[in-house]
Amino acid sequence: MLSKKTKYGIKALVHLARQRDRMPVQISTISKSENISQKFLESILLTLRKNGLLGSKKGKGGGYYLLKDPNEIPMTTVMRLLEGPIAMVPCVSLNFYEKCADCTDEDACAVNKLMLKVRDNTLEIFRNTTLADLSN
Amino acid sequence: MLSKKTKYGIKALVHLARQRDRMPVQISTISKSENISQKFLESILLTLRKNGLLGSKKGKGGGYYLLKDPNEIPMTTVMRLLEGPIAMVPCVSLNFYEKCADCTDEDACAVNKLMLKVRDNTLEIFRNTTLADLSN
DNA sequence: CATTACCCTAGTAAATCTATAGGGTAAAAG
DNA sequence: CTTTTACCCTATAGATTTACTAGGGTAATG
Repeated sequence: MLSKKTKYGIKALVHLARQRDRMPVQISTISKSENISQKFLESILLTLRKNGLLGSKKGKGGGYYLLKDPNEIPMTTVMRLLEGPIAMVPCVSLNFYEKCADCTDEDACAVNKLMLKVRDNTLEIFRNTTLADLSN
Repeated sequence: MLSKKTKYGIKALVHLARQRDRMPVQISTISKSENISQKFLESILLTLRKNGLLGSKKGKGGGYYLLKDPNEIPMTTVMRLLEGPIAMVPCVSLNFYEKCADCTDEDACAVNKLMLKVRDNTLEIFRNTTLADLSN
């Protein structure tokens, strides 16, 4: 299951991408428009900013804005930031690899084999989908 | 993340599929061979039996066995049984559909759009992979 | 200098996961 | 018919994660 954090994060990013100018948008605006708890959204936008996706401006007329062109933000980046590993098991994860405790031979493992296929496919989709693609 | 339940369930099913004859295999045998807690495995095999994938035999020489040919068991069946929905969000689920509370227009929702692609792809893999494919 | 709006930490209720405990019961072997 | 084997079933509990909420602090603008 996709966490609400990721879901809300994507919605917020798309909201910012749909902005024609690059003017800052207030948290409260996004919160109302997308039906997201303001405080929760605050923490999500904060992690997006800390990880270089968003910039922010304080004081009157402040808010959050995208740092890059939506075309240059693939969903792999967004998903890894918000949701973590794309793979369903750590033993097929590229960025979060971990060996299974119970598995003696990874190459002979059916779960590994199956989930590798799923990961490859999902990764391909996330790689080829940018924030811009989702904003139309 | 894939739950341990699903992971163990797949491993157990593959173990049974690899059996050349259709003789019952004891829980304890699978448990040791696959490094799975016996009691936990018991409950997993029970749900697989209740849902028509496995048969069981009591008493000496008893155990669990596949009811169908591994070729005729697609992973969609296994995944839905053990893991539940294949989709990452309920609003794109075929068998477990639910409307999002926060979403006003599903067709305009970026999360919906993205996760629909992922689901279609993942589903295709699970449909085209049978237990037999994983057992070689 | 007051207001706006982001910044940050901590905590918590609820749900889910991953088992474990503790037996009960049917069937086969001898 | 009795013993053993091995499945059957319910309840519960610790650990972890999720989805927030509380409660303020701080920087920047007008």
